Amino acid sequence: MPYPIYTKAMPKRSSYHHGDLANALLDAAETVLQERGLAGFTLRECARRAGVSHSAPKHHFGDAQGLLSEIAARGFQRLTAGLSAEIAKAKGDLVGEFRATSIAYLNFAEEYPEHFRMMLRADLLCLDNANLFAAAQSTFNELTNLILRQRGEPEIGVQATSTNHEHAGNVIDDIIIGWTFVHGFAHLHLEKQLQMLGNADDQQERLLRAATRLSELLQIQAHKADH
Amino acid sequence: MPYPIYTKAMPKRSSYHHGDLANALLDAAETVLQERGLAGFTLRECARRAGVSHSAPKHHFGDAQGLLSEIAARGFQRLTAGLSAEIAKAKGDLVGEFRATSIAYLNFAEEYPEHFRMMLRADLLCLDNANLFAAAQSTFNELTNLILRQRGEPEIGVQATSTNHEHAGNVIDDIIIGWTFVHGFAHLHLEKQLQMLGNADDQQERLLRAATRLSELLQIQAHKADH
DNA sequence: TTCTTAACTTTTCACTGTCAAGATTGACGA
DNA sequence: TCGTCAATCTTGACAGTGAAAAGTTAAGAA
Repeated sequence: MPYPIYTKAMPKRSSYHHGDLANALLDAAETVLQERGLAGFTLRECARRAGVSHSAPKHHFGDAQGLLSEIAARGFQRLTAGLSAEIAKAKGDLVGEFRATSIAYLNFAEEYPEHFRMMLRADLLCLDNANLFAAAQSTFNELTNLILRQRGEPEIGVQATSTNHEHAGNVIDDIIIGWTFVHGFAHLHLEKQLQMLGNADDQQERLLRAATRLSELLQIQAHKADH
Repeated sequence: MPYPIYTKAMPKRSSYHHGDLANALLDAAETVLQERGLAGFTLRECARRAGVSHSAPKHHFGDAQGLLSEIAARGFQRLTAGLSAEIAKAKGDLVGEFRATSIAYLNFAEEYPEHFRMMLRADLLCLDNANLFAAAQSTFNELTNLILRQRGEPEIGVQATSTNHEHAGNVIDDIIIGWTFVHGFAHLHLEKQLQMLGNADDQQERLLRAATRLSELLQIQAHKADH
């Protein structure tokens, strides 16, 4: 892995204390992640961009794991926002909602590939981090409610879903099927495994067709369970 | 990321030339990957274990990307073998085959977590590598044929599937749905995202139930398309 | 025998995270 | 107003890293 070109130190600050270093580091870290990728991500480069010494980040985040966990939280927040925005546009149209979700998830992975990679690396993150946990939960919520609507069931909280799932029939199964589909496609696409299927020009098209089909399957089955 | 304890150099070889360094490095690299993880993987440690200087690997693999690509190929070979072995046990039982595949895929991710992580990192690998490409293709083949059987269609080669997919109706859609399910679950589980669903004790059980359901959906739909 | 080339070593360089010790500062109580 | 104290940030050192360049060794072809 060839080392990238490094940024020069920022002009010296007037005051000794930065004032808002934590946020400055978070912003810097997101830029580094996007520009240099996860493999090229270093704490020292983040510090350099924030205009502080290489050891300054330690006081705020401990180590890279701490910093990355916060950025992962931001990532999940952004993902959730993207999902709900696209779902809102298709509100009421069940197949449309499922298609919109699939595309929004894929778009996030394409727009923030290095965030996406990092967000799904349990070994690089501190999953106990409250911000991260809450943000990931909100994404999960969005997907759960999507599936509940597909099944024509009232939206319920995650807690309810996960705790009394004995009474929820096969809701959990459908949540898993929907979630793994949306995530699996984005992941396999990002890591270039879907090239196996042929030219990659029309991956969006391909995703849409599969999403349509899966949405129909879920609705059919839900309807069957009615009687 | 704390640095691990390092192995001492191997006892000096009698001859200047190693004789089979390429393979020795591959073996060493797999061990390093398993012991230290992807984040702790270094070329120098591989060289140390193979008993050669830290620059020796360059001659055989160029850089880490070259070495990892070969190991990724081994990984896909192992995964394919695991899938086909489990499928063979359930031969004839369609739901059973799909369940077996899901479990086998998950088992691979659990048994070789760092391989799995590395195999799905387009930025760390050289996807042009012939061994890697062929091995990944063989895994894809296994999954494709599984879906074709689910649909009650004759097994065909990947090339045929991907080129004249206009004539294949929604085969591609089902392949994608099946593949993303199996992969998505394993990935989300490995990266601890499924904890959202509650206690992780019975993840295998959860996977089996969802797999059963999806298999049934795929078969129902295939049957519907018959008339 | 000599030439050539592949396989491997050595050295050096710029960079990394971690750690310990020191400098600077603002806030708060006396 | 003054001290002191804890939080914030800097400095310097250490062991380890990948890459590149130059040197060494062995083996096989001419």
